Amino acid sequence: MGRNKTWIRTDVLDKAMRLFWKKGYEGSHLGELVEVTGLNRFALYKEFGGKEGLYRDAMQLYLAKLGDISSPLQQEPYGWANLEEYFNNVAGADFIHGCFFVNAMVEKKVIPPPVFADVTAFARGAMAALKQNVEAAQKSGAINPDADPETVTKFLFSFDIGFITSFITDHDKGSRRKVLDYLYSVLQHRA
Amino acid sequence: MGRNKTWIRTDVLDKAMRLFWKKGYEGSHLGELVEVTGLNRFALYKEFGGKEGLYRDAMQLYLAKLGDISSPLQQEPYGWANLEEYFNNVAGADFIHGCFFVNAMVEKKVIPPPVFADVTAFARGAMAALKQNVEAAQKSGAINPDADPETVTKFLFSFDIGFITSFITDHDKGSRRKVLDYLYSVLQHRA
DNA sequence: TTTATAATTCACCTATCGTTCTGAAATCAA
DNA sequence: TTGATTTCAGAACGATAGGTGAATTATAAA
Repeated sequence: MGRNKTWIRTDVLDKAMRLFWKKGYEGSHLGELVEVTGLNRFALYKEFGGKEGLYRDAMQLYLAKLGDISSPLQQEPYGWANLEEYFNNVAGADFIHGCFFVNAMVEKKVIPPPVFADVTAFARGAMAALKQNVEAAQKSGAINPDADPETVTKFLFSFDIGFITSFITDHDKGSRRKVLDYLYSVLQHRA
Repeated sequence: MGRNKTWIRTDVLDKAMRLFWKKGYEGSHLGELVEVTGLNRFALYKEFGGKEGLYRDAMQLYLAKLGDISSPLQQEPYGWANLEEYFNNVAGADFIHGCFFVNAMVEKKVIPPPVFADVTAFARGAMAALKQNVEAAQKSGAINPDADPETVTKFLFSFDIGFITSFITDHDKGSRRKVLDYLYSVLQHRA
């Protein structure tokens, strides 16, 4: 009974995510959010509890999508092939406005603290996922076994987020491939 | 003749820069800017022409400081030693809120367009500075001469901005050294 | 001192922010 | 239909944003 909703939750969340991604938290005004989502103000508050709640849920959706991109890192057996597959996914994905997750890190002092906590927790998980594959790649000899796995992981993580961020100004997809190939070439261990 | 100023331009700019750095453009409200700089609203408009002008000048100051950090890249002879010196500078510098320059890239759609233009111009300059040293390092054989210098440069640039951004959540200075040492070890060419 | 000048203070705009409320429109059981 | 219920559209809210003006205070030359 009662009137039907004119919107679908996942669609709304996806559109809100893209605006927050592009403009950041303070840069995304409620009027714009209403405009792009098609969701009226009333429903926005009833469904998400306001801008903060919408941002939180939009970030959750994004982190889930990032989880898809990084799913190769969870495949067994762990190792070099997973790392390559993951970075290939990254180079192929749409990151015109950088990585929403990295953008949120940059907005640390502006976004709702609980969301920042979610973001750091995700970062820890991503690092762990990278690390288990680094360690396996070292065992197989693909990556130099003498290197400290934690260090290699942090190195890859740094490259990863910088690589994606560079897409904001550099839209040359061909060069991304070359950069990745170079990464692979320098990482791979020759005895 | 007339009353004396109670502030010094460079001090004001430095304080404004730190707030913009921490909170971003929209996240830095005029009230806070007045508070942290000690500059009254009236003078802020007379001197900088408003928030936009203050942001522009603060960014210029920051880019100049970045120029100091990257000054090793301008030393002759170009080559590997310059690259090491530069990255060592980066690891030692204060980047608690990431790199203001990278943060501005992330805020692309929010900051005044002329400032974004300055930022991209600076990025091109930084890439060129890296590249001339990469090419020299390849000539000397420190970096694999077979690699495409443009690609190596983009690789280093990606690592660079990701490395600095990672400082937002990771404050372990010891591990930075290890990551850099690992970078050096994988880049250095062995015949 | 006096006086012209420049910087400060702070009250005051207008616009817009995020949020809430109200009345009309749509839906379905009875 | 009717009536209970739910959503919708947009007006209205208080708070605060960025930006401005008028009166006050400090300074230094005359």
